Amino acid sequence: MSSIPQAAPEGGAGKDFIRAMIASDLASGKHQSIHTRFPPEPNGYLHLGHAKSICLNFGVAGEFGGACNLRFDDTNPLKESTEYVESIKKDVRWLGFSWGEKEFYASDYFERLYEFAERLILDGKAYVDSQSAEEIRAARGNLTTPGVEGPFRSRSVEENLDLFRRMRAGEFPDGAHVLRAKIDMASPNLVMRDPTLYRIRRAHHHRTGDAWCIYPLYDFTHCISDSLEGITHSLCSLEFVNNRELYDWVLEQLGIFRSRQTEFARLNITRTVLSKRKLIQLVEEGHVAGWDDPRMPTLSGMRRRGVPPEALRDFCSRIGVSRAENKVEYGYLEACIREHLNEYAPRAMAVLNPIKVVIDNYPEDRVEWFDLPLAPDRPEKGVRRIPFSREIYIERDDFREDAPPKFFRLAPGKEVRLRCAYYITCKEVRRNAAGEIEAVICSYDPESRGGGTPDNRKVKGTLHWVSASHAGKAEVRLYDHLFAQDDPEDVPEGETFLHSLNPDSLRVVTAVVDPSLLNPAPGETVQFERLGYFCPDPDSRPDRPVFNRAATLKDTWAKVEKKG
RNA sequence: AGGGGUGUAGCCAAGUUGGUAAGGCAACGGGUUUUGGUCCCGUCAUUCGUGGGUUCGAGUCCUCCCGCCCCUGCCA
Repeated sequence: MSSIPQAAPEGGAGKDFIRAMIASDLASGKHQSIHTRFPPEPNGYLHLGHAKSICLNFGVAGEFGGACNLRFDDTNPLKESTEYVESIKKDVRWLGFSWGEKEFYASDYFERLYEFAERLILDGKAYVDSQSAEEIRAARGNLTTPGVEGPFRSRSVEENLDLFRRMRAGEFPDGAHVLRAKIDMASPNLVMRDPTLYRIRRAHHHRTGDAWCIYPLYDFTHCISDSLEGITHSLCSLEFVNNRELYDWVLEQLGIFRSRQTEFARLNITRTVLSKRKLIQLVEEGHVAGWDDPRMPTLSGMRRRGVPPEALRDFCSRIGVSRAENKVEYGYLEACIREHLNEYAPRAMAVLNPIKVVIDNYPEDRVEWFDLPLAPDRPEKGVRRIPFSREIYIERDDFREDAPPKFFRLAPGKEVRLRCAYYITCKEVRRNAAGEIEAVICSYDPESRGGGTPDNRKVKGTLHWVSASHAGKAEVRLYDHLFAQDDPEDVPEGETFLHSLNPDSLRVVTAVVDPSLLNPAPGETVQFERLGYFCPDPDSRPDRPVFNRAATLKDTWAKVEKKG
């Protein structure tokens, strides 16, 4: 069950087809209550695509007063591990959902699954095939030609039962036999051409250990697991439509509770990849630092980057659910992240690329403390006390010796406001022997204390700043898209998706920060005014924080300047 | 090529029984602003993949064609 009371979909949008279906099933009395499940295979880390499914399954259960199970689809011991189980649980919890006691494992059903398989054999609906994998593949036919029935298809029930029991008992080597459903080798739906139900696999399972040497396959396991758990609505992605016929067939033959599978389009996002294979490759080949690298579309990566779970939930709700293939612009996700952070991230000041400003008419030994509102639109949220002194740092980009038109920031002869502090006017530029700018010399207007003047004089620019003598240092990791093009899969002949990896997806700078930022609260994303949202990284040390940039602020000036 | 799925603006997406195209993101214009942020106002589909048909009336019904996606694991 969802711990989050979900409101109706945003924007006055109508219900998606799944919610409409559930509402109608409830209204018609087809179901008294609904039951969903989120069924990951523990063979990798959860990513944005899973978030869509999690929000759907848990969300729908919460909205309609039903329940949602967390079920691990762990039928392939070769690929699965408890490391993944643990990370999945952590990520689902982080996203904001709880499953209470409803944590299940397909592997817990192995015994029951086995019994169901024997029942199929007894009913003449399944048989042991002793062909090799290659022979089976060849006999399956292809898209246009029907398959042909193999020599073992007509084995007697007794022989099948005996063989299957001996498969379980470990009498045969891997690959010697498989159990197949006896359906229709000529079906136009390839899934129905006598699908494999069990294979012999001597592998250590992360939960059942070595208790089994045969393991059931997805098509046999999933529908039965759903049925046993009383899942009313089994929601999965579109690539399983072909499997629905088999899903229904198994439950029909067994005469057990009929769960219903409904498919929806999986999530695709520009500028990233979401396939498990590619994600693994990024990690294993060292293109990123790990599964939780802030550039990764994994939930653990997002978390480390400073993306709030609320923003992810909002995103999933706003993109909706349909059956049409989609590719959502990454910018939509960013918009959701900014929207949430704008409201909740406390403000602070840091300078990423500092240039020194000396205020020559400000007393050398004076220090003043100014109040920076933590939330400009909600004064009741309080302030951050910021020290101010004669020498400060401002952003290098905020000063130009030859200011272009519409440049509202600091330039020779120009007056600007230092946020919450004073108006300053640029007098001159001090250079070192090499001719590089060493400092910008300014004067301040003592009457402008706090950032306003008695004569109500307007300045167009307001700059963030950090007092030089009080400044701390912080490592700041500036992230950009992992891929340089919208669709990383769209690649020249002979290239792979790595072709468009963005070489500048990570830039590390040493920033000067307000002293209040020296030991930030873990996990709390803050806004560096005029720059973006930044989240302390676990790599932080006392007095030497490391920040990850979760998102930039919109930058209208960049647009204006680009246009000329 | 056989089966299945799907096509509404740059992107996501509503559109219950046919009645004259929601909303969000982006973009663009303007106002407010001690963040060139936020906020506010305005603009942004004579048209729903294409052609034909039924109808007083079609995104919604019928039909032809076209595009894209999925399926030939002892993966899920």
